[in-house]
Amino acid sequence: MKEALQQLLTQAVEQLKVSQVIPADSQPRIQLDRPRDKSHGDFASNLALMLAKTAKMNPRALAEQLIAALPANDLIAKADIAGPGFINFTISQQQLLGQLQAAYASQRLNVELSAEPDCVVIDYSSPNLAKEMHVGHLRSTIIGDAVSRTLEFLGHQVIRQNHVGDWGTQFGMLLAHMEELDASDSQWQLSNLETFYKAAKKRFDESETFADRARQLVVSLQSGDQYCNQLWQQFIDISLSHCQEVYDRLGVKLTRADVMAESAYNDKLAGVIEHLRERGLLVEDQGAQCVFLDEFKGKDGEPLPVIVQKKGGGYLYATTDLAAIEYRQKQLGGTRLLYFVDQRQSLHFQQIFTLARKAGFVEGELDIEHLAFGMVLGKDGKPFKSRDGGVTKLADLLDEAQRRALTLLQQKDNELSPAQQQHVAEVVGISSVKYADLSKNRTSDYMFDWDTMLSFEGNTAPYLLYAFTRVRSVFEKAGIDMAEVPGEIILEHEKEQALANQLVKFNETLQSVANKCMPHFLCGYLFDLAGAFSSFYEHCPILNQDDAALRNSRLKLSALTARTLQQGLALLGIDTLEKM
RNA sequence: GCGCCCGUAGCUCAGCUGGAUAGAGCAACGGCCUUCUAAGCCGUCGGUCGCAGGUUCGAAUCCUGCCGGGUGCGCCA
Repeated sequence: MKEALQQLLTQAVEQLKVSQVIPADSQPRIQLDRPRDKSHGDFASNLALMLAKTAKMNPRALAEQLIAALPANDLIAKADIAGPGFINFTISQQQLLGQLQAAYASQRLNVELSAEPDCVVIDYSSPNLAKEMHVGHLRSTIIGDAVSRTLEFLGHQVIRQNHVGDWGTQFGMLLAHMEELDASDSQWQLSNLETFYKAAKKRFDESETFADRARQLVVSLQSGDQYCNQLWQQFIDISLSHCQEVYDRLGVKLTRADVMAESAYNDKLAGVIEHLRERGLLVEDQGAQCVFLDEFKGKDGEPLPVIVQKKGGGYLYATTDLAAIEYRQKQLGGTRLLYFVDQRQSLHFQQIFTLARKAGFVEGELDIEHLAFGMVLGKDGKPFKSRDGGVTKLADLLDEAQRRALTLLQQKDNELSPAQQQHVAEVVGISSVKYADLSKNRTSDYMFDWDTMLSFEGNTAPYLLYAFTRVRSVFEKAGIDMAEVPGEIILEHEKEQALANQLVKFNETLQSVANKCMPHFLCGYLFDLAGAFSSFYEHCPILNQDDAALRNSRLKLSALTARTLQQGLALLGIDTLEKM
């Protein structure tokens, strides 16, 4: 709808160029806002205000000309000039009803597929396999997954890349510790990676011989020693299955097939260095191989180095990232590369992106974005920690979420069997954690607060899930399939109209989520939708309604609401419930 | 020291590419269950958008400076 209106305005602008009302070379951005105030119509444009200066005209007079130049259409019911020269558009009721019917009839709620699909390579989650997944991995995993799903839904090709850390120096220490324990024992110990890591670290700090052995093992591992690699492989397998458990619980789509570990680039790294050397970008500094980019200055205005090879000959994550970026464009065919990685690495990525282009690791038209996000903070405003002050394992966090959800559920009157309660607590617990994260602006830090995220009020998962169950309950009572409601939609009541207006915004909301990689736009939309429905539900009796046509119309609006909520939540990676 | 991010109601957060009277939720206060799930709905109260300049018809939004907070800056990833 928004796009169609933009089209019309574009044509009007062209028309005015032809009639020389505005200069032929002006290329205005056709901006359409959803005004806050209902009296300003469905869409507002400031086009006349923008063009007034170059056209040397009074904005209101120009607005008048623009309206007159609009091609004939059945979209706009009314176009008014308001204030200094805004044009307020009211969409025709017929158009709105048509959109609703089309959405109802469509499997994908009439959401448009992208006209120019991208091949989007998405780097997300990417935990370090030396330890178990912890809170620090939550945001990348959840946000990346939601954006992936949304892009897929809009028709883009999505290639997930879980760039797990499996090759760092700390693996020497872990392997050394594995060696010290007998096979069965180490199996058992590895079931808790966190404890295992701590024990290994302790040995490393305590014993000089152990530390030496650890360093020796890293060298052997990296030089392809078979024994070491076997040990390492065993560790990686176990660690990856830990990750998979977390992904499955979180309802994140990642699988083993998406794992493209750091170590996968090992045989490319020497080539990366060679390539940089050939391009004349490589500089040896204090024994290390570096690239200095003029774009990035440090203290005293000196360019900052990107170190790509240590003085001992070892490679660094910058090297791997260069190999990976090339792979993503040239092997995977990516046209848009997304990195969901924490904000603190922003300098690193700016350097990598700049260097990759400069050195020709990537070429031509390519969209590369670092989608940074902030930290998860505790209620005290400091980085989120577990009770003992350590990092919180994701597995424990999810356990606690379910436990808290179950407690809350048991405090309410409900007719659910114990097994159903378990299931509801699981969905509510997990989705609350996810939604709390997704609903905040990606770029800022956010405060992790159990009470807020599980409280069934406000912009929370439980509120949305509840709105969904209310619709389901209506249909259960009515004994009708959501897909088989006959008749036309009638919008008489103010609340019906408001709900309808909200329903048709789904499409444009998803477009902005995809453009900005900001799932919180979708959360905001769903919250407003659930609110509009709840209000409608209170004011407009559905089943207790004598007029059969009105009853069906309301059922249809309800069905559409339920499906939109379900689809929206699915794109966030959140399941719905029939009852709660 | 330099770079990046941030500062909006008592609290947690929105505010999209500069638009019209800065919005939600919580908390506080007041209403609404003989009728589809009250985990809900309706209302009231609450703001010097960190401070000071500038650009603009118009600034929470853009620019400059300051104050306050976070984070990063050579061989970890």
